[in-house]
Amino acid sequence: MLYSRYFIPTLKETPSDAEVISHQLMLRAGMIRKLSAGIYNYLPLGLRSIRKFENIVREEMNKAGAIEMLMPSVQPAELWQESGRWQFYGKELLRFKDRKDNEFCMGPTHEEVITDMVRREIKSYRQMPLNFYQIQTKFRDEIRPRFGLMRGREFIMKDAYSFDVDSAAADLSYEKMYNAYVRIFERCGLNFRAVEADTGSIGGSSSHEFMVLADSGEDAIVSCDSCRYAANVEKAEVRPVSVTSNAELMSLEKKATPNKKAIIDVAAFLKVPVETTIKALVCTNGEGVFAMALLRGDHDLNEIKLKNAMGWEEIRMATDDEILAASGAPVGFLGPIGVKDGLVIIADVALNGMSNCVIGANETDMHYVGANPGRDFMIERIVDLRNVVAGDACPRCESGKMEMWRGIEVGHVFKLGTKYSEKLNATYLDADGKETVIFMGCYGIGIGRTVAASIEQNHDENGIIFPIPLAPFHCSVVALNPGKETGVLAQAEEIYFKLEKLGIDVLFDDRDERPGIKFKDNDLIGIPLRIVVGSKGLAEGKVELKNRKTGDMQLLPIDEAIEQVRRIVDNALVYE
RNA sequence: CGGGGAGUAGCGCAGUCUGGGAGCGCACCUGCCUUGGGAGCAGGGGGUCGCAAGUUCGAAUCUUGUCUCCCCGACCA
Repeated sequence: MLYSRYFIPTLKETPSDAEVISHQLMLRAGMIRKLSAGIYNYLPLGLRSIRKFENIVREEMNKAGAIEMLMPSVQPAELWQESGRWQFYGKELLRFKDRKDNEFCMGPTHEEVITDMVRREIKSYRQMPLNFYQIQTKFRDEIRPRFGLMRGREFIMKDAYSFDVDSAAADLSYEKMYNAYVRIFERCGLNFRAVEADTGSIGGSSSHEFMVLADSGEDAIVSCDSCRYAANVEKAEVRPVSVTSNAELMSLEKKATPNKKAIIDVAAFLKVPVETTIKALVCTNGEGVFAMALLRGDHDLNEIKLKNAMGWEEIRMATDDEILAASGAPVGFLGPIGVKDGLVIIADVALNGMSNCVIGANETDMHYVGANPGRDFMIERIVDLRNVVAGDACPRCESGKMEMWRGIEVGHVFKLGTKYSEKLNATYLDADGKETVIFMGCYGIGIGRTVAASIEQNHDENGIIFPIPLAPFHCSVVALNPGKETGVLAQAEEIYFKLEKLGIDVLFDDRDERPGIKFKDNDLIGIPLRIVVGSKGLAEGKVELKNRKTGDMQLLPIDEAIEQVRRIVDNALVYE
């Protein structure tokens, strides 16, 4: 590719609305431009990287036995009504009507469409297992799009859907996809973790997220430092502790705690460790059902665990007014003792073995001390409700401690079971001629997000440092002063042709610009290898080869430089 | 959705409080000069100041409305 005939509008200054490094660099490198909130143009350079990644995904999906197809991005409401998600998906689902007033949506995901296709076409157990995938543009009307391609509203996604005769077969399909995902992200040279995850609005029985580790990640994940357990904190289990306290039970006593609402302030005011306090949080499913969650004062409620424990579809913190109505007590002084009937009391496992606690007295400016679960108040259920924190004991092995990371979710695999196939009546006849519901799985990869995540992990003060598999070009050839030094231009062009002939993606910087501009641009856009052709080196028959990542620079005879580039690129692209 | 902030040239911004000339840096165009890390000099083009209404002799500036964008907020009891 001739730089002078290509289109790479680089920016010297960082646009003010770009927060994270990948967003800033993708704008500055001329890879993307914003069209509207969360909606981007993919400029030629950005598209090249995206295509590189897509092809890696394609290769691995095909290798794993998945079959590529393409579904429409506009979907009829009927299918969503049939699955029930027309109601549940909420405002993220962009809905609209056609000229005949029929309702449609922009597809945020394609379980309904693929299941509809499969139920029409698949009749026999002989036709399975099947796994269809597509690489396609999705639309989710996010509350707050941000960070460029990391959380856009319109985005490119690879989604795959597996169909199997039973649960065991579906598990196999799931495992194949899981392994394919590991290969995909390893091939890109990403530092990632596969973690257990909540299934969210997609539903299903179990799932893993593939998380690229980065401080800018929107998810918190934990992993064990001695075994393989790793999970999103939304999902991460707490190791149950059974402490039997021998402490003598104090008597229950009410104490004034004027204006001390936050549990930390209460503990400080009463001069007790915060670990001996219990806080009460009221949540609702938004449909008039309220639950009071009891947690140790220094622990954080995990809303998803509470939601799942209650069997709710939605969850949110109750408002102050709702709390007063449901519990009869003011916010800041809530407690289970003497609370209104009809409120479910559900406690975190940490309350097991706690005694002589401080807890809200359901009265303005009052807390109890010496409160004891079982004696002073009843708990209907004790479940795991809190967030794991760094240093917690591993729930799976004896010696491990949990470590915390921030991660960018680039892939997610789900076991769906029969959730969609039942709703949409996707069945087949088994060997006995009996009608049976199909078992499904679904598997997503954020294409643009992965490229962005790769930039989060690979950059320096001069710009992007693309790993070779994702680089828009493997190598650049920079001709110094081509306007004047025609011998340089001719020689550089020859190198460019030779490299292209070897199958290397080359960007030939033939622009009549000052060297500084060319070096800065080449660094910014992150081309992994650079050959500089200048008159000085050429006098000795040599050119300079520089490695963007390591900074290594060497003067080499022309053919040797070409050979080195070929070898480095080939080595980076093989994966077994 | 709540709170905060911002819309002035392609990008980054000043000017708005205190109404009267639309500006600065980068980018862009022309010429000279320069050529191994975003040079220099000279000249030049480009903006209905987000949109609408109002106040005023006069509005980027004041008032009202509206649209868009950005940031913060889901552990606070």
